[in-house]
Amino acid sequence: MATRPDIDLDPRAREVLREIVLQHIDSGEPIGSRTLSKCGKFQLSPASLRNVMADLEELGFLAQPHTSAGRIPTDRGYRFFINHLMQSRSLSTRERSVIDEEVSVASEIDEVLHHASALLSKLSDQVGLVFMPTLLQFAIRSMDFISVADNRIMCVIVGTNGVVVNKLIETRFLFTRDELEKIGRYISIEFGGQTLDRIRRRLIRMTEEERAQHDAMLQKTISLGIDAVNAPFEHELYVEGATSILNKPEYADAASLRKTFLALQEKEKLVDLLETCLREEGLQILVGSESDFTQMHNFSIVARRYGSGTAPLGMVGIIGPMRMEYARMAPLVDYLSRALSRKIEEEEHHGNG
Amino acid sequence: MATRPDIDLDPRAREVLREIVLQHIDSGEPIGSRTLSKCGKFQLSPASLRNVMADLEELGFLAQPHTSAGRIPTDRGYRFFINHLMQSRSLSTRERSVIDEEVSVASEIDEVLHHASALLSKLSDQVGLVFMPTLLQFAIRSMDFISVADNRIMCVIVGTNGVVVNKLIETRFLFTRDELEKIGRYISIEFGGQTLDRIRRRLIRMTEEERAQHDAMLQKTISLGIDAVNAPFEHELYVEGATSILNKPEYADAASLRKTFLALQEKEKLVDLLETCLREEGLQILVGSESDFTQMHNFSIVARRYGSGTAPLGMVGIIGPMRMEYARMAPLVDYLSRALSRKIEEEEHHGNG
DNA sequence: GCCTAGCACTCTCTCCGCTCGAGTGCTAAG
DNA sequence: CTTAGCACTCGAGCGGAGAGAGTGCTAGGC
Repeated sequence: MATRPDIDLDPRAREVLREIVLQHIDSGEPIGSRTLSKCGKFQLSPASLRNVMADLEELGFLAQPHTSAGRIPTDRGYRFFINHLMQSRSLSTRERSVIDEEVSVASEIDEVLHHASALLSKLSDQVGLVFMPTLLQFAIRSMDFISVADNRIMCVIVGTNGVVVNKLIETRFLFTRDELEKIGRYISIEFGGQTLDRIRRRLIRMTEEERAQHDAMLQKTISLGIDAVNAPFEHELYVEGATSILNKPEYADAASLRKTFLALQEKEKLVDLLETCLREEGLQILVGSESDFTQMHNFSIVARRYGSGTAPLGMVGIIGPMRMEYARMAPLVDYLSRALSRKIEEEEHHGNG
Repeated sequence: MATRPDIDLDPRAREVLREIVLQHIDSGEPIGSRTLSKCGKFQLSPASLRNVMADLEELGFLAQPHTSAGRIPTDRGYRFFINHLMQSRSLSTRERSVIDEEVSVASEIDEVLHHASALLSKLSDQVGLVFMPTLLQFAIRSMDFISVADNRIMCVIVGTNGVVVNKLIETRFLFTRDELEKIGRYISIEFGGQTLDRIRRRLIRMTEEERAQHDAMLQKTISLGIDAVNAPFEHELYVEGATSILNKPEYADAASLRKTFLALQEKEKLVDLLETCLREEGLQILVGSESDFTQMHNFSIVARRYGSGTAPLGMVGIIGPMRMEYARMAPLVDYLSRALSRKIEEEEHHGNG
């Protein structure tokens, strides 16, 4: 039955399903045959629509909360809607310009990403997500070291894509300001343009070379470099606009509000999920049952990868109740992720040129 | 009446008030005369207690939600309790050690502060606050400049107290790596140990000196220095553990949950409030009506300044419903703020020595 | 053969009135 | 000054009645 669930749905049933999904997304209420009949799109009586609806229910696209209620779409119903029935609404010029401005105005990529989740939340009225995974595969432009205290050094890594990462390192040796400056210069020149992962491997290999055994300064350089690259890069996940769920009727009661807020706290699970999504290229929509996380809380996620063509940097998207305006969310997330990617690519050329 | 509300309260009434506050903090329910009589601390019948309670109500320390309910403390009741009746419970050794460890383990002050709000939230089961105001009066140890893109420079300021601040500057001039290094060195040596505020004034004065007019390098240095000091220092306010309010019975219904979450979003108002508090020295407790913000939402705030003796750095504290265990919160906040201050002072000596 | 009117049925939601319990204030007696 | 007793008030909880929405089924019309 699940092998080809799409083809064997006649045009009328498709229209009915679409209308039910649209109306339910709009109102949040179960949709009954009478309501549907009166909407004007069908020249059918409630009784006929009931037959169609019964069929759709049997196929698993609709469900009834209780006997005498209307129908609401199931996860599968939403999925079919997204795949075959949805007509993405294009963004308003206002939305476009808000995004363009926000992205172009900010000077630093970090800053853009920081604001992106809040921006997305505001535009979508859902919870905005921005995920930046560990950056071991990102190419650096420079690496500098600044003494913070005797045995503590702050390492500032600037990526070719304009991303700036700060890491604090505890060191065994003491370094003078001069030494730190020299080491930074050496590493930036020697390893500029290479990925952190590669740099680490090269540094480790260097420890074995004879030259390094006898050159004290080189030894310190390698040691500091390895410390810098090894210091943990944290996953960063911004979850912004959690308060937007306060307005959603599906979370109207205190118990589900509670559950939902707690769920959004579980960042590790979200990180796992987004990390998997990172492998896929286009816009991704996860509906309810399609992942453990979304299933648990009747969430859906609309997300897309961003970053330069060569290397994806992370994910942006939104998370909200299954009943959301996919037709609006999809182009929104899509547009923002493309804007971010463009910004990052510009940065790369700019930084390298 | 409000001129000397404290003295004219006989010992018995004080005991009754204390007991009511304690029991109400514990249960969250209004306390009736019968309950009070049965608790064992008074050899009085409910009827007698009712008389005392009626007096306390007349004085504004107690209130009744409705005619046939018990009494709950008013803001004034809590205030009297805090000033005169409360016996601060000392921290458990476990709590002490958790705080000590968390503070001593972290290497960077920023990191400690970051975690402090979460730690406080965990230990108190309230919402943790950490506030760091703009740092114009903080003394620097060094200032370094790193090129991020052609006209964008990242400035890393290390304070004598170990605080590290990064600021991104857009510049008019282009700088080579060498120049940036020289400028950083010059500023660090010339201005190390001075406050940012002072540095700014000195830099501005220097622009007028004749020497600066003719020395191109000095001109660039001053320009970059001024940009660095002028770039906005943002107030930082961490609000952590908002989910803890999900468990509080006073926010059991969806409407007040909603209101409360939205209130905690209004960071500007909180910043204003904490900034005022920053002037006062010891532990501060704000109950309900005592500030616009706390009044609005039946919040109370327990907070204390932290920082080295010479200059306060910011505020730490908790925010929660008026009905909170003040006797436990007070020493908790007090201890943490002292631990933070100690850490910061150590850092200062370390950094300077 | 598909569509539709009609009907009986089911289920939820809301309102209403009832009772019960807790707590109060007042009064009068110890 | 304390306490027992009493009448009163108010809110929470329970259950039944009724309205409303929606369904499935069946029989008749095009």
